[in-house]
Parts: sequence; structure tokens; C-alpha cells
Amino acid sequence: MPRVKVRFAPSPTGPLHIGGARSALFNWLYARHTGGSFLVRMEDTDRERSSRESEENILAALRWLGLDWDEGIGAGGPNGPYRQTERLDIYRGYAQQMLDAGLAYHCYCTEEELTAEREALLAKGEMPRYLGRCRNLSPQERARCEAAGRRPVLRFKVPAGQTVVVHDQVRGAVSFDCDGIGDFIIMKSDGIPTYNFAVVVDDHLMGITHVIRAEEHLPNTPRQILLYRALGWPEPEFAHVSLILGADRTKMSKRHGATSIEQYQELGYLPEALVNFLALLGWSPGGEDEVFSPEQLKELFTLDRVAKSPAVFDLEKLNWLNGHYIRQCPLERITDLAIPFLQKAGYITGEITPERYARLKSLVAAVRDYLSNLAEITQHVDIFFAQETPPVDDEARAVLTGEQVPAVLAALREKMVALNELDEETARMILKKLPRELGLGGKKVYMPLRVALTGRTHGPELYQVLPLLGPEKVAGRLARAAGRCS
RNA sequence: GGCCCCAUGGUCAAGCGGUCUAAGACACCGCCCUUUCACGGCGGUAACCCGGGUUCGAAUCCCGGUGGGGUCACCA
Repeated sequence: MPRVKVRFAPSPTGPLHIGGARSALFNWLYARHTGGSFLVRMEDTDRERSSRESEENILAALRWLGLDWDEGIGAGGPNGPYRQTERLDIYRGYAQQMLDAGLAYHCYCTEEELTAEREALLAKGEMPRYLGRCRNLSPQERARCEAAGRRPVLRFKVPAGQTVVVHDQVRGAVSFDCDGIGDFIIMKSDGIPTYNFAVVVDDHLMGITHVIRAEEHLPNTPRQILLYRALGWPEPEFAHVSLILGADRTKMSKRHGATSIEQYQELGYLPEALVNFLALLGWSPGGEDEVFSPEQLKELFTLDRVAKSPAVFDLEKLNWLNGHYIRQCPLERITDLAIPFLQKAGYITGEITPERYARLKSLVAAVRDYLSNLAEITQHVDIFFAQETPPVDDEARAVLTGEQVPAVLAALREKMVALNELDEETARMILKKLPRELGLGGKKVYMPLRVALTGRTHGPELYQVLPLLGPEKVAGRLARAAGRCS
């Protein structure tokens, strides 16, 4: 069996989409699992919509996800160039070859003629397709079209009466009737190949053994197989993975919220969480575990465990997974990742000294349990940076009305004034002793302190809050709260 | 509309003819832990689209229906 070689071939017309990322991931996993290689090329034959910016974007997203490739754009290799617009001569050569061999022909039909034909077929309830009007144009007719300045496209002669069977690795045998296909365009009038043609030429020349892509490409596959046969090339294996759907069960698109990898990155999702989540959309290892590192996924991934039915993108589950990774990953790393979010919110300005970094680590440690993404961190740390922390709601206000409250606040304040520094250990001790010293139940002590210090009835452990604020700020907030309840 | 794909709880899914009175995860609900919330632990509610076959036996195989989706470009 030849060494596996797969590819991801996006068109650079926008950022990397969730669905595209999943296709890339499956290809990558398959290559890594089998010890094969992974190639990335750009299908940029749509010159209107393609851009270098999108290309850079897509590649950056792939790198961010940790999907490294062995050959292609940025990695080089013996089969380049890896951008289709830089391979035009190659396609033209094969197009000429097909024309000479009588496998393809020029077509001069205008857009109006084609639209009319399509609509007529649609009206009759038939599969809309090109009926082959230009197949046997006489030299005179050709000359007349040329004289009229019409630029022809090149169409492939689809053999009549055949059935093409796609042997799909995930779907089994799928057959298509050639008579429903119609001669399709392989070269546009501007000399640029169409997708169906370029993809076949490239996959063959680049030695691709397995084409793993989204199910939306399945209807195109018989056309491509016909091209392989016409050119006398062996077909690769095909594997069509089902689509990722939005909550409304239609193909994911912009109106379904965040759909690009970039957006999730900006919201503070971790690449390993996204990879883990995406791997589980349409694939399952079969066991009872749900959390897998990229290494484990590489180990476990096989095509026979890819599901056939489409999968709805469930943000709740992504959130859970991402929160899980945020909680279990090393504190330093999550701190490093959180810093940009804190800077953007204006909570950190200036240089991050070792002392400040240590404090940031405590800060992150105090709130990481609450997060399902890093962007959410800002709404949990405001209590540490605010100037004033008045009670935020009636429940909080009520806590401060207790008659024991002034004494509680005063007691802790007294201890704070005596201190220059405050670490977690000390805070724990002071807090632990407080109820007994005051002769009060814990709740009557801790709740007022919590509200006085944060303005809220919920939040991180008090022994974490105290050191983060420092004795001075704690004392200040206690004083202000005391002022408010008098 | 033609062609094609798909069909297990709200969602992701295991199941590949008997061990299914159907696993696991997310979400939801309850309890515990925590003198807060969250995290964590334990437990619970909740599913084989319908109808015919095949078979001793069908969530699993076949056919039909229904439903959902994809695709029908000089886009990929």
C-alpha cells in the first residue's frame, strides 16, 4: 500500500471556517495516524474573491490550531507551486491535450442561452445541465462565433449512458447517472481552469492518495472521476465527511454567530479545546471519554469511525470543553493567555514586572473556575480593579443591614491596618479566626465581608480576594462599606 | 423540481442480528462538598421517525413513505 498523502485545499476567499477547520483536522489526523503526509495548497482560481490576506489568515489559523503540514505553501516541496493561479500553464497543457484527443470541445454559448436552457429544464422537472449544443459545431459556425468576438470555454464531453460509482470510505458505494450530468466546463473563457478540473490535475500531480472533504463535494465527485478516467489517471480514495450544521439544522454560515476559527481565538478559546471539540463532531473513538489531547487523537483517528449523519455545532459543549482546558492547564500558560484580554480591557497598563506577573497569576487562579472562555475574564476581575464596590443588588444591600455588620467590618479592618503585606496563608488564618473572635456564626461574618469587599454575594474565595487587594485596599473598602451602612 | 446524502434523548454520539428493560458526554433537574457562587462528586428526567418485509430473533439487514440536509455557476 502506498504511503498515505492527504491535503487541505481551501479557497482563500475568507477566514478559516469551522467546517474547513474540521476538514483540515481530519486530513491532518489521518496523515498523522497513518504516518503519511499532509499537504496544503490554495485553490485561488476565483480571482474575484481570492485574496492574499485570506490566505495568510487561513494559514495562521491552521498553525494556531497546531495543524502542521509537510508540503505546500510555506513548507515547499517537489510538486509546487501550490497556488493554483501559479499553475495555469500546467492546466492549459492538459486542457490542450484533452482538446486534441477529442475529449473536450469549445463552447460559445452565451450566459443568456445557458440560463434559458437551465430554466427550461428546471421547468420540465429535469436535472438542469448543459445539453451539448456546441458539441458538434461546424467550422463555419465556429468561425462566426469567433468573428463575433465570443471567447469560448472548454467543456468536457461527458460519456452518455454510463453510471459512475463513487466508492466512498464513509458512505460506501454511491452511484450517479452520467446522463444527469451534462458537459461541464473545465476551462473558463479567460483561460483559468474550473475547480473540478484543477482539483483533479493537482491531486494527481501532487500524489494525493485520499481526498477527505465535506459532503457538499459529493455531487462533484462523479465529474472528477470522469476526468481521472479521461486522463488515464488512477482515482484517489474518497471520504466525504458530513456537514456541520447550525442550531437550525442548516449548513453553518455567518448568521449562525461566530463561524471562523479566528473569532474563537479572539474570544479566548484554546486551540486544543477547539481541536478536541471539532474532532468529536462527526467522529467518535467509541469509548466513554470525551477529552483528548491532539496526541491521543492522532493515535485513535480512523476513517471507519467517521459518522455519516450531519452534526449540529453545540456551543454549550465547546464551552464546557474549553472551560475544562482552562481549569486544568498550567497556571502560567493560562495567565499568559489571559493577559491580552486584561490589557484590552484596560486592567493592565505598562510593563509587566515579575511582581505584577505573580499577582496576575493569583488573579487568574482566583477566577479561572468561572470561565468558559478567556474573554469572560474581564467580567470576573472588575471587583479587583474597581475604585468603589457598592452593593450591586438588593440581596447584597440586605447583607449589609445586619446589626453585627459594623463590628465585623471594624474587626477585619483593625487587622488590616496592622499589616504591610498579606499572603494567602495569612488571609486564611485571619479569616478562620474571625467568627470565634466576634462570637458570631460564619455566615454572618463572611457574607458582609464579601459584599463590603466586592459588592456582590458571589465570587472567589475570600482568602484569595484579600491578598489580591492588599491590606490597604481591603481596609479602605471596609471603611467605605461601614460608612454606607451607618 | 431533478440528483445525492442522512435519520438513536434538546445536542454530540456508542451500538455494526441475540448480552438493548439502548453506553458515555454537553445541557437540564436534584443531592452532596463549599459558612457564597463556580469547580468537583453522586443521582435523575430524556431516544431507536413511520409502515411493510427478511429472520427463531431487528435500533442493527431490505423496500416504501415521511422528515431533514446538500447540490444543481465561466464559486470552490
